Amino acid sequence: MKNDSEKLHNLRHSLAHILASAVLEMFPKAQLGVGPVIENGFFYDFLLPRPLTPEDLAKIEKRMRALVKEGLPFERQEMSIHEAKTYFNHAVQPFKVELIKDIEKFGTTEMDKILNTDESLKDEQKVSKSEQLTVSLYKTGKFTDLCRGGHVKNTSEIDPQSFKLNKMSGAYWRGDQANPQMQRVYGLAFESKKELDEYIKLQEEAEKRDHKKLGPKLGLFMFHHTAPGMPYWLPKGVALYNELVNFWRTEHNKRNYHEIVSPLLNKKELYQTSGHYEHYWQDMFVVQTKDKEEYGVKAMNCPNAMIVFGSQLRSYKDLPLRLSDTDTLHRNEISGALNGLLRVREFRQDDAHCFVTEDQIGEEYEEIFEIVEKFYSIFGLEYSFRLGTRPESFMGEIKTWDKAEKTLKDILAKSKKKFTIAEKDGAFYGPKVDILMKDILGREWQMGTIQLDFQQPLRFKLEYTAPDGSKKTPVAIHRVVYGSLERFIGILIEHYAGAFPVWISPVQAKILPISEKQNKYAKEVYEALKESGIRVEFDDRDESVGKKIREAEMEKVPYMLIVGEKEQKAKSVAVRGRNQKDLGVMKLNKFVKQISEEIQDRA
RNA sequence: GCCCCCUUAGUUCAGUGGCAGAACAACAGUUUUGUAAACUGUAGGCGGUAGUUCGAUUCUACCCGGGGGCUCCA
Repeated sequence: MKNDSEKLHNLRHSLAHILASAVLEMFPKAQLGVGPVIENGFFYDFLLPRPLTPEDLAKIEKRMRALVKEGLPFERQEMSIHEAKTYFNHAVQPFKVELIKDIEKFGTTEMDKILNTDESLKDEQKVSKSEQLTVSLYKTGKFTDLCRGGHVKNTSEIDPQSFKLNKMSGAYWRGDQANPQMQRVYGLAFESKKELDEYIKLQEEAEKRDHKKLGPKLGLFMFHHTAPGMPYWLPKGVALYNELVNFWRTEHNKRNYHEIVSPLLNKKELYQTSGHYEHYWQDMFVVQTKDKEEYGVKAMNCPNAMIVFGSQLRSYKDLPLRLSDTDTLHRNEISGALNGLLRVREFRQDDAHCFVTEDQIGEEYEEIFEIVEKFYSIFGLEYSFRLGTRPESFMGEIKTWDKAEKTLKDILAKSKKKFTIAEKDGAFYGPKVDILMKDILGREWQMGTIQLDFQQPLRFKLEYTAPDGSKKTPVAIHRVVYGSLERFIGILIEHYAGAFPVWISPVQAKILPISEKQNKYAKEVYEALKESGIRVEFDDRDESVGKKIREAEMEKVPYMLIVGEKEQKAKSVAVRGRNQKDLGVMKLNKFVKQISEEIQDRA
């Protein structure tokens, strides 16, 4: 809520109350969940006797406007915990009673705490816990709700046109599938109608960048109902995909990473050894042979990397040993989680497993952070780090975990990077540092991840010979920088709205002859560019040049080379950049040199 | 997986309980084009399976697929 003014926050919070009030009028037996302020407005969860329809939503919205216009005051009332429980029990609001019980127990209903590295926060929370003896209620008109506060004084402060109920969805009470599913009504709310309209307009603009629409339109990828969640990469998408992989390969070869390719099907036994059988098998695709032997379709690369490390005697002199790969992975994600390229069932990662001694962990992390910075800054992407700590289902000793978590915290602190901590969000074999990014609709996604693993090397009985001749277990660092290539490309499409930098553009230049009379010379231009390794297309269709330009613009081709009679005579090309940028007429070889340099520089 | 919504031509979108329509794309012909859409014509479709009905693309159920949400906490 940092960026939101207190006024806006109060306004939204007040509207959540008004929403609940309107819904209660319509369904007197509705049970109320929570109704917080969110990034663009508010929502409220209800348990209702029947599903809401879009017509209901319109009706509720209308009623809300009427309530706002009534100029109702928000009246605060303090109650002891006991009184409040009685009150809400009487009102048949069991979820509210549950919340009050939480307050009694923890001093807050906040269960998941996203903590800062700042230790002082914890102490403050302890104080608030023990001193919480009463709760506050707020009354607006006929409606009373359990609420910490933060409202407008009177609904007359709200512009009745500045909000809009925009969607509904199912939401489990407290996000837990075991709990009843409630109906969540979302509303947009701003200080004025003007701001609301601007937001809606901006949102519509953002949706035009949606990779799910742009990707197929640009011929990058597609989906087919016979393979849900598994993208088909089309020729143009493959060009881009390969560029990213090539860049990754070049940069990692420089840093002594060694690429491997390993089996896509592995016997159950492999995953039993790694621990994935116990923790992940239900999310894997499984193949059964006619001999009734079970194979898991590869969902992660680490077990195979462990096998490769263990296939030879290793010396401390071999460490760090960095094994990289981009094998195809399959994960049977639940259908509701699939989302274009951002969550798929089949994908590749720019993966690597770095085997190091315990002493090398810090240095290795630092180098990986450098790689991350290099890769993300090339695309001008903004990201943040998040440390995931020991999950509920984990392997190994708590002591080892604590040590590993401390190591990561220290490295992050030392790196002076901003980061958050997500408790219990680590992998089952070790804590991790995730790289997070937002998509065009503001949803946060995990991109790269750097995971510390003390467990799998032990389970695979990996060893190296230390200087004193003793056998030691290496530590594995699992790391991906892009994360999944699929997701990264999805984010890139939205980031650039399809207008990629030249070096990854599927088509870098397109030749547009003015008439068929220039086809011969245009072909020469085409061949010359192709010869120089430039991805080039030749539009020799019998269409007007205006149309060819229009289409090339829509394809977001960085350079359009228009050749007519004049260019043919002068052995030149008229260069047009994206978005009507006129770059003038230049000699063909000059253009080739210029574009080649641009590609080289990854500008 | 669960909740709500959606599924009509290659694409974007109309529409109807009684022969399904447009634009763009495709194809054919005309045109030979100077910086974001030349002209004319041709071809092409109701996701699947049941049910209701004289008759279903339209209504109902289920399935496939897609979208949004299911983390946001008095």
